[in-house]
Amino acid sequence: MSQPKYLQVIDYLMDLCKEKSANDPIPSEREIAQNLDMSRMTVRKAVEELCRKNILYRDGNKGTFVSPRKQQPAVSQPAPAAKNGVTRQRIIYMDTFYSPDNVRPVQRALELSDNDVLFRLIRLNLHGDTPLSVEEIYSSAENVNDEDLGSLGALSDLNKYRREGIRRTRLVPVMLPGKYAKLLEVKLESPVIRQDEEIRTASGKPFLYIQTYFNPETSPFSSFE
Amino acid sequence: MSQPKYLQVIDYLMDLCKEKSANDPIPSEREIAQNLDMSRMTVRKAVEELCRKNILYRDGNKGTFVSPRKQQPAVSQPAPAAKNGVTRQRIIYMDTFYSPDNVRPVQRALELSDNDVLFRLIRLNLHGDTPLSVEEIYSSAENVNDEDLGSLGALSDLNKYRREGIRRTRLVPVMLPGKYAKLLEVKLESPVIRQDEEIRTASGKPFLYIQTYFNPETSPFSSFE
DNA sequence: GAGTGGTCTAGACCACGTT
DNA sequence: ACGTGGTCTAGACCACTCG
Repeated sequence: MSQPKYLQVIDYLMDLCKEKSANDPIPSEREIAQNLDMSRMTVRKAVEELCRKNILYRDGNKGTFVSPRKQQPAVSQPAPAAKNGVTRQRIIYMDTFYSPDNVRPVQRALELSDNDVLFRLIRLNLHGDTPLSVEEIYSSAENVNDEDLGSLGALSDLNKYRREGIRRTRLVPVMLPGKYAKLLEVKLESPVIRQDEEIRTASGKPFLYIQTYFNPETSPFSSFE
Repeated sequence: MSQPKYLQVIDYLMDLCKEKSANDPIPSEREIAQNLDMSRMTVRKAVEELCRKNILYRDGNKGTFVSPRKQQPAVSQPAPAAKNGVTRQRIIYMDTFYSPDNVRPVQRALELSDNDVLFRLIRLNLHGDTPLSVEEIYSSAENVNDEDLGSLGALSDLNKYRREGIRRTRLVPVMLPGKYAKLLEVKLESPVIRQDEEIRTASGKPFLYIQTYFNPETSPFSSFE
C-alpha cells in the first residue's frame, strides 16, 4: 500500500470541495464508501479529519457539508498563509492641532505643555462589517514624521508600540460621545466603558495616548457575577 | 448507553496519567481493551484523542507514553528578564485540566465541548514592582505544544496573537476574586472591571481566551465626565 | 420508514522496532 | 519471534431527522 486509503479519500474529498460551494452537502459516508469500494470506517476517518480541519462540517443527523471558508488550505500542504483576517481598521479623521480646548488630560498624560501641537488620529475598528470600537489616538506632533503620515503604516500598527513600550491602561465608565454613535451604529449617549491607554517608549518617555470607545453591542457589558 | 465507551476510556486514561510521571508508558491498546473488556478500536479512538490533546504521545512502534507537562510546578518562575522598560510578567500557575467545573463560559468561547482538555496559564503583569493586572489565559490543550511549554516564549508574547489574529474584547464589571487580591496588593473583593479577550486565528478558529483583572489602584476608575 | 451520523465489535494484515 | 502502533474490513445497533 503506497498511500493509506483514508488519505486517498481525503484527496478525493478535497477535490470535491473545490468543485462545490460553501454549505453544499457531500455524499454520505456509506455512499462514498460504496463509490470508492472501501469500508465506511475508512471513509469516516477521512471525513473526521477534514471536519477537524474545518474543511467540512457535520450538521446533526442531516449530513456533512462543505465549510464556508475563503480558501481551502490543501491538507498536506505547508502553511496556509492566511493573509488578512477579518479585522479591519478605517481611518476616520486625522489632524494636528494647536491649543486645544478639551484635551488637557491628554496633554498632561503626554507630559506636554498647553501650547504644544498634538497629533490626533481617529480610527474605526471593524470585524467584518461590525463596528467594534473607535480609537482616538494622540501623540505629540513631533513624534509623527512625514513617512508615518504618508503611509500611516507605523501608526496603524499600534500593537507594535504596545508590544515594545510601556503600557498602562485605565478603564473609565462614560457616555458614548454622540459623534461616534453613528460610527459604532448604536444609539446616542449609550453608556460605555472607555479604555485609556498610555504608551511610553522603553525609556519611559510618553509617546501615545489612546482612548478607545467600545461598541456596547458587540462588546456588551454583563451584570455583576 | 449513558456515556460512550470511548469517553469512559478517556476518563480511565486521564486518571492513569495523574498517577504516572512524564514519559511513563501506558499499557498497549490491546492490553487496555482486554482489561476494560472492549474492542481495540474503541480504546484506540480514546488514545488518539488524548494524543491530539498532547496528554499522551506515541513513539513509533514502541508504545504510548504520558506527555511531559500536565501539572506543571505551580508558583513562580525565574524572573522573566525585565530588560527593556519596566514592565514585567510573572507566571503564577500553569496546568492542563480536564472536566473543569467553573469554566463552561471559557469552553463555550473556545468552541470546545465539555470534555475537551483546557490549558490554563495565570500571569501577573507588573510595572516595576507595581502589580497592574492578573491574566487568566485559556486555550485548548491541542494548541499547546511542547516547544511552547518549554520556553513559554510564544505564549508569553500574546501580542503576537493579538496582532495576527482576530481579537474581540468585552468589559465586565466584577468583584475581584479573593485569590488575586494578594497578587494585586489590593483589598479583598475590590470592584474591578475585567477585560475578556477572545482571540481567533486569521481563519476564524478560536485560539485564546483571556480574562484580565486590573488592579483598581493602578488602573483606577474615574467618575463620569 | 428511510437515511444520516455516532458508536462499537472481532477479527485481520502490515511495517517497524526490541529482544 | 514477539509486541507495538497503523490501517482496514464487514458487519451491527443506536438516536436522530425528514418527508
